[in-house]
Amino acid sequence: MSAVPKLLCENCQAASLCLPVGLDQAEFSSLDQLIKRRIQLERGEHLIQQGQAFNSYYAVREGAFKSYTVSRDGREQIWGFYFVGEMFGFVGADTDQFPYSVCALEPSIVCEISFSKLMQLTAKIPALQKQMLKLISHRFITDLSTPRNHSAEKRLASFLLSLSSRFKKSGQSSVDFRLPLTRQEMANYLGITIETTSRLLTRFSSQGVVEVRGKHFIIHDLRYLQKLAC
Amino acid sequence: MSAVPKLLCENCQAASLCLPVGLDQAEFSSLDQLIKRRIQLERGEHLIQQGQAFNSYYAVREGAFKSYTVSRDGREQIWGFYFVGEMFGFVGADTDQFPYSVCALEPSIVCEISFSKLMQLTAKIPALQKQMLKLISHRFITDLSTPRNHSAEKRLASFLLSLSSRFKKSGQSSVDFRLPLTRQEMANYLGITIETTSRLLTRFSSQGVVEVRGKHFIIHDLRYLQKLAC
DNA sequence: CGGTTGGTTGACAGCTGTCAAGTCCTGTGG
DNA sequence: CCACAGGACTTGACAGCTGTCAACCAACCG
Repeated sequence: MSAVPKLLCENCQAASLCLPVGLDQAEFSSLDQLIKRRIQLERGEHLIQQGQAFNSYYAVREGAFKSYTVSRDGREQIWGFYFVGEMFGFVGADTDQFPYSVCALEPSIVCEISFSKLMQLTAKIPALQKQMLKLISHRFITDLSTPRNHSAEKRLASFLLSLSSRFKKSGQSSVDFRLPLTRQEMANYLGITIETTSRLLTRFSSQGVVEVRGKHFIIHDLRYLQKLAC
Repeated sequence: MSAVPKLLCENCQAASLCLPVGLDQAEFSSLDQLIKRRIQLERGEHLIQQGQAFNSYYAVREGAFKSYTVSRDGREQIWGFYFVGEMFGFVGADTDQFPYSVCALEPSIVCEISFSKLMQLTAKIPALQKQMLKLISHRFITDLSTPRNHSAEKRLASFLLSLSSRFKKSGQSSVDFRLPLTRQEMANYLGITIETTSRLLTRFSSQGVVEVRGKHFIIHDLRYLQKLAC
């Protein structure tokens, strides 16, 4: 976990997904004031520990993260995954503590955004306030639209589709991507076991729907997944 | 769906849960400017239709609501329930349309809060902005902490506990309440079938954990539910 | 080379969904 | 007040999906 000082919002490839959307040039430039620091993390390194004081939001500049809590009996419960251009940490506002831990899934860089400064700036720039709320509500929809309902197959299909559209947004391929999650992490998030996950991926693979080679996924039949996910 | 003009935030029993928290007297008084109108609805009456333009948040003054979408094959998918003192509609900010429909579960009154006016006022009153974000993130946690994971029994236990603490917040009993949901709605929200729901409630009942008489619930053994929910 | 971790596959039990029947509750109309 | 219809809810039987347990394979690393 080390600081990376020289990056600017202006040069960020994810700017079109992040807070700058809808800002004019002057407003855009003022954004870098918000950034406390840019932080580089290795795979598995923690950015946030559950219960830590909430002072910042975070935006993923490179890499990927997961948020999770650990229940009393020691089981991990994953809340969400965050990829390039996505933000997290909103939920800290509730109790001024982060309700979950967050760690990097691969070598990553995040921008740490001062909550208090963001509040000051949103009060001055309506477009920034609107964009912040858009990001929050978008996140809400992303996390909640993963169906609690339905069979394991439908959940997995739905998850793959969600990933597909998120990767597309960030400029990557929507049908050919590397997913930096273990089967355990996918399964945990979906509320199924790794065995079921593995079996389903094998089935999708043998049906020609999705080509799976380790963490590399190639979706051959988006339609079919959509029909499954309904 | 009819207007109810004479209610004021000052006289609202749910004020301690809603936007006024943290405001001084003058700020508190200014809140009523935000309220476009108070709306009275009958059971089953719709407040929001999916796709409708987003201009407002809503706060439940009396009664209860559910939000839901309808999938292509005609199935209802419930997103959340909203009780006295809880707000909804945040997610409309994402695309300027509401992504779900909302209807009353019993005779209810909501306050319709102008989004644009709220934005203006939060820019002037930092405490209001903070409280708005607190409410949003609290809602986030409420909806996401319902475990996707785990068995039907754990989900139901967890749901009952969540309801218990929400009712307690709004000044009602945390162990003796009327739940204005059909089994179908509970089951749908939890991602299980009505039969399983019914069976589990019967089991809880015969174990003496929860006394169930129709929509009337009396929780006799909170500890046990907590142990189940983990 | 052996240990560790992640992933796949098989066997099997049990939970949950499906289908079906029956009961309870409520509102309506006589 | 009663009879009735319709919906909500409960219960049973059973199949099948999913979790559990276990074995095995592959990749990685010291």
